[in-house]
Amino acid sequence: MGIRERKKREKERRRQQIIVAAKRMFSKKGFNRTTMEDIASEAELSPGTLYLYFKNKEELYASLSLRILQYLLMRVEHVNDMESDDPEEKLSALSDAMYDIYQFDSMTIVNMFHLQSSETMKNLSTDLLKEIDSLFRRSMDIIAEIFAQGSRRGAFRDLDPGTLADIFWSCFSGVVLLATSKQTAHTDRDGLKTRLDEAFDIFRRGISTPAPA
Amino acid sequence: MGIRERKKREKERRRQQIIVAAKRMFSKKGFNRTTMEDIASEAELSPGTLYLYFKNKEELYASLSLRILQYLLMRVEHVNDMESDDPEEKLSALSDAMYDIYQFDSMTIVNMFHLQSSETMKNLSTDLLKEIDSLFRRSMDIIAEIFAQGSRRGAFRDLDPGTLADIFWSCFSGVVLLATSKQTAHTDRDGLKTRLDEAFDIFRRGISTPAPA
Amino acid sequence: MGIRERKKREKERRRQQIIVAAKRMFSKKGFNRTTMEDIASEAELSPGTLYLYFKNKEELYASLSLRILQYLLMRVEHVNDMESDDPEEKLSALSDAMYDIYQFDSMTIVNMFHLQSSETMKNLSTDLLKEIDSLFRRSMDIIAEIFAQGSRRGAFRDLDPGTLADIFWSCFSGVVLLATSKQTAHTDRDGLKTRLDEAFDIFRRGISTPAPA
Amino acid sequence: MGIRERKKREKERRRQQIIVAAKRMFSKKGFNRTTMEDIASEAELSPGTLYLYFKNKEELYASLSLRILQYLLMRVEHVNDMESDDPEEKLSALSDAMYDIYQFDSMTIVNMFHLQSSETMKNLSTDLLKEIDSLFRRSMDIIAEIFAQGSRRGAFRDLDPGTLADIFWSCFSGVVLLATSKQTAHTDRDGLKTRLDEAFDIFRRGISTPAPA
DNA sequence: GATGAATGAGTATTCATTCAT
DNA sequence: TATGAATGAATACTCATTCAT
Repeated sequence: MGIRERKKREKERRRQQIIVAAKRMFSKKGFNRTTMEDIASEAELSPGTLYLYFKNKEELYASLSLRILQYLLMRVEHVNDMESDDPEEKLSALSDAMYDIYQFDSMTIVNMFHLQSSETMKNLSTDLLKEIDSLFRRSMDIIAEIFAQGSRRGAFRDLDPGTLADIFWSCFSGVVLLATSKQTAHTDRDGLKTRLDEAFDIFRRGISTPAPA
Repeated sequence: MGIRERKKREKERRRQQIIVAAKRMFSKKGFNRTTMEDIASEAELSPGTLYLYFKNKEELYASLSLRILQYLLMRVEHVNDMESDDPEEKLSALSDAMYDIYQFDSMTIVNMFHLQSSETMKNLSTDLLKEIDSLFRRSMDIIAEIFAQGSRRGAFRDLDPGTLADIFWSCFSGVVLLATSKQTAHTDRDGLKTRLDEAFDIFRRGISTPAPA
Repeated sequence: MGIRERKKREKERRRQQIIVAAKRMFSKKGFNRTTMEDIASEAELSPGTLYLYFKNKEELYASLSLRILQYLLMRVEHVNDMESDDPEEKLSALSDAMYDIYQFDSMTIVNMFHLQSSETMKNLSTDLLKEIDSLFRRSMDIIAEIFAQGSRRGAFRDLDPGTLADIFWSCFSGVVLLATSKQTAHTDRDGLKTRLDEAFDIFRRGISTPAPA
Repeated sequence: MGIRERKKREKERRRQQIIVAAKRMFSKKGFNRTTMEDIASEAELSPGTLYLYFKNKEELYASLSLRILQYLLMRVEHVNDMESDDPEEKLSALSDAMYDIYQFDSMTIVNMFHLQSSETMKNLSTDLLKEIDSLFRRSMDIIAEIFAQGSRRGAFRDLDPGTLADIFWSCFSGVVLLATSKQTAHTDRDGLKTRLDEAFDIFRRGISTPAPA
């Protein structure tokens, strides 16, 4: 058992080793221009080995999303579990969490937006897709729950929490995308935090009950 | 003159013929999986002909964005030129315009979001990039101007119009992206109009001056 | 007749126009990398027109050789017709002629050496090949005749004149080739004249009757 | 160690396998008309494999020259190392060596002459170019040394040995070229040995000290 | 004759993936 | 498990040549 355990850990370590290398290379050169050989040599492994841990290039790529989605879930769960009764405080914590998520792995999160409807991802195993989907869905459900709480506490207008969760996420992804894009618009990439705060502030006001008389 | 004119028109027609075919194929199979041969045969032309009108596959792809950006610009200009003095009405018209823009060519608009920071687009001529950038920037400036007007009329809180334009666009792209993505979240792709309306409504409330006591 | 004559001249002028443009482009970019379009635009004609004057790219290329072979023939005939009775003087004139021929169109002459056994030239019409062959053969025959004269006058050892002509030509082409090649060996490209003189001098001594006792 | 050694040898064997196939195909169809696929199937390998051993088609082509230049160097070194004191004997051995070199791989040697100033060879790595250049240069230096010895022994007129080496090589390449060319002139391709002997004989006489009284 | 837009065959090269060791 | 040599399918792009005008 001890031995089996050790092997399992060893195996997990390899996986991480590969994932780290993959992230580095994908960040540097993008999906198409990164070769499996690039990743292998970055991970100081041989190309063949990669296939012992990941079905193919796309699964390896998608696995990066997994990590960030796990982080997303953890963070929103954490916010939801906050003891505070103040909806505004929770929303504020949620906003901060979103920025942390971006910081955690900006390249992957941006790619995640891109990937979803992408042609590239045709070869993903249903298992992986399900897992990705499930993680995202659970996170959104929790965000919805946070909004539902706020509504129940009378802080927010009575809107569908699922809708709010979606729009909240849309604000996040839209702002990140615009900031990341090459078209500078009025957004400065370095001012992402400010821009997110501004956007979330407008969102918060937009869903708040009108100023009580 | 007549002959030169006719040739010019003929040439433009060919371009459109190619663009239409390209859009169809890219929509169906995505950028990577669409071959130039696919497009050529869809357009009932030979592969070589494509290169008489577009430098390479990427320029052809990017050219699709041009059309939608031209449409975007036209629509926001139109909203800006509205005679109405009512900021809310203008904002509402702007929101409708955004949805029309999505409808006009949903595949391309989604790709446009993807493209910006993409590795794929390395071979674009600076001219094309500049044109894309310029069109987008002008549109954003006009949107900013609309918000500036609203602020001057006292309808909106005193926020930087550029910021508002960015966030408005972010909402739009974020909602579209989420709706388009395979992860359905709580958004239904077919309910995009509703979802956009909801998002824009929250946005409008968020930037409105608080209900006067 | 006058009109037909004028047309004929006009036609010949076009041919020359094309040949000049072709030579310029082939010199600049080599055979493979020069496109018919390059030549056409250099000649300020359209690509299609080139094919009214030359069967294909290779014939156009080969036609350049024709000019230099005509020049070669003219020069060796001129040497052969010299009134001088002195074989050494004739040989010296012949040597000078060879250098002039190189000067006349160095690019084409070097290519001519290359071309002969080349795969490129598969599409030449038999007529053109025959004409090239005939011009070269006649030139070599005349060179042989010059050596024959020298032998009859007792200036040269009794060697087969055809052989001498071949070896003389070989010296010429070998020296030019080495000088033109990127491997500098001991030959300096700019010292071609000197090197040719040295080579021809050795040749002359080599075929001379031994100094009488 | 044994295993590494074996791998190295195996690798070298593959290289040779490819080179042999390449030579065969290039001989048969020339550079342009030979496809990498041709070579691959001749070598009973897949196209991709070729690129594991050679950077591109041109490097593969140029690599053929390497072998013959190595052989050239070996042969001229051998002549230089001959114990004989007789310059004429050495020159004769050198002449024979040249013919052997031609026999060793006639197609490649002819191409080598063509290649030097060729447009085709734009993608050669500097390393390969340097190696080709170095081998050729060293061979020419040794030939020059042979002539220098002859001069010191009083067998040859006092001429610059480098010059002699160049002219000697020029004779060789010129004769080979003429014999190989399609224009038969007076040279018969099958009589190349005779023609080379005749040419080298003239050369030898041309550089010899005048017949002693 | 002249044009030049259209053609479409032709190919070097890449790289995800496999499998014998 | 790990390797890494070998695979071979897949494709953007070029350009000599044609032909309707």
